[in-house]
Amino acid sequence: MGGLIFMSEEVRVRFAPSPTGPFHIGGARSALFNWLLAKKTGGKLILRIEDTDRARSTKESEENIKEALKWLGITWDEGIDVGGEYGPYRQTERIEIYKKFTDKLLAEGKAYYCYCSDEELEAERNALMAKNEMPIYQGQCRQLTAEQEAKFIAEGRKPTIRFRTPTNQQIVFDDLVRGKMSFESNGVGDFVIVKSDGTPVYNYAVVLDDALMKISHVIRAEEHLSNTPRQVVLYQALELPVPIFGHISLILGKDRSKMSKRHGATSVDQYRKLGYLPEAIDNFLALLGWAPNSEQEIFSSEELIQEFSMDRVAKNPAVFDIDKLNWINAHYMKTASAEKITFLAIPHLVEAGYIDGELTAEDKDKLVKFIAVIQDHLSYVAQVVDYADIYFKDAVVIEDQETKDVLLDEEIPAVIALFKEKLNALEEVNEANIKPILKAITKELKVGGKKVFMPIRVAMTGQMHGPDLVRLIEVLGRERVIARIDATMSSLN
RNA sequence: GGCCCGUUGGUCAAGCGGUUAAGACACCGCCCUUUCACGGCGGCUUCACGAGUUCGAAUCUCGUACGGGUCACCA
Repeated sequence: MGGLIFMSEEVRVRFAPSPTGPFHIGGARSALFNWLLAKKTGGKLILRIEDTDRARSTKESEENIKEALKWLGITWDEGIDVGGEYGPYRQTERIEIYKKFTDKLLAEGKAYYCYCSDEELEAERNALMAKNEMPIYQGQCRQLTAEQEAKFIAEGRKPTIRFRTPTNQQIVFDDLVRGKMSFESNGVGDFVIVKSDGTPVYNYAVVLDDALMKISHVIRAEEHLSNTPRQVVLYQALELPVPIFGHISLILGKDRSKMSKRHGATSVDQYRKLGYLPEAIDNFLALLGWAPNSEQEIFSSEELIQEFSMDRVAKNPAVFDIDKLNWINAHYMKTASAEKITFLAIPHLVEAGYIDGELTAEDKDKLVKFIAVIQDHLSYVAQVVDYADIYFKDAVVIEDQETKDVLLDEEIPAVIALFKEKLNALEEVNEANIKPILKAITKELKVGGKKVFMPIRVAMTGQMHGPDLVRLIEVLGRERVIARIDATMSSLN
């Protein structure tokens, strides 16, 4: 019942971030759900910037949001940059529009000037809280006489404009994910709709914008649920159609509180920098608070659009599980081309000092081959540095005594000698040729595979574990392999 | 504190009055393998609690507890 989306009318959804800081992963999920709903229904996604907090809004943040959305493949049909017939799409550019409606509200007596100062309001709030009462505005400025008003103005007070909230009313609305919602208007109080500097407050601007932009469905995070009654009374006072709401639950950190910096990486940018792939982030975010009608876990964007539906969106909040993200990302890492992973890995290798930015075409080709060997071991690209020594560091350092012991067996010198001999005899060093010689060594020397593979691995890399040995030998090439082995073996004496 | 939302294993979750309560991640074990990883197989662990409605409740109702959101001239 709550999940009905009327297909007869065009679905117009929006994502309306405020550009006040790094683009949060929760914002990305809201954007994704809106985008999925738009795509699913053949509707439109509008990107609007809510920058009425002039002190905290920055251009950089806006750019960051746009870039992150593009990276995630979330495209918008109307809004900043692309335009549309309901613009402008940045709230600070719409001040004149809001003003018209404010004047009307004022003229109709549905709103009034309030001259109370911050200090007075805070004192009032504290007093009410102390008495365990609802900290709502008590309405001192509700019925000001002309004389009182003149006095305040003479004092130099800059008024805000408050909405005259109807008393003793039930404010009801339907929520796509939560069903019927009902609030007491007395719990809302007269709230500010225009700041003393003339800028509208969020709850007011959002109503006007959503109505004027003909938004049909407002899908947003649950933190806005308690704001919705305020918005509903405004729609009613303004005689504007109320959209359908859908409040999706929050993303929580490990300790079950709203995800914040102390829970680790929270911005889309941080995940991007660590080398998570956008398709993995989309896939993971979609599964946080939404479940498909199947057992499928891996979804392309197209499949997500196909399967998405608001009535499978969960009411309860979800804990952000980095392990699951890693698993999903690892899946996409495996299916990505080695070229792509290499491209993403280079900045990390540069930062860790393994390479400088300028690679010759030949070096790059070799690096791609190495990445192909370790690609399956990575959950995200930044982990490439954990494997970089194996490839870049010819001066082998033996990890620990246990590892060193591998080389101390009496058969080892013979194994190593024979390996070098056979490797040198090879016309071409490649996977297909290396395999047989290792096998031949076990036969000729009558030793187990472990006695062959392990010492070679340790002499080559200093480690007992690592990626496929045969492919590693091919990637490193004959000279480097032999040089490394010689150096390691002679260091033993 | 008022108002509002939520509660199925460690985590994501399916479930819509009758199921042996799916599946995935994580963890553990086994297999595969030169190692690690991948992959395959198996295991672990769940309906917050208490009443009620009903022949029958994870599913419906109420209460309690716990968690969260919100009450700004922030969004």
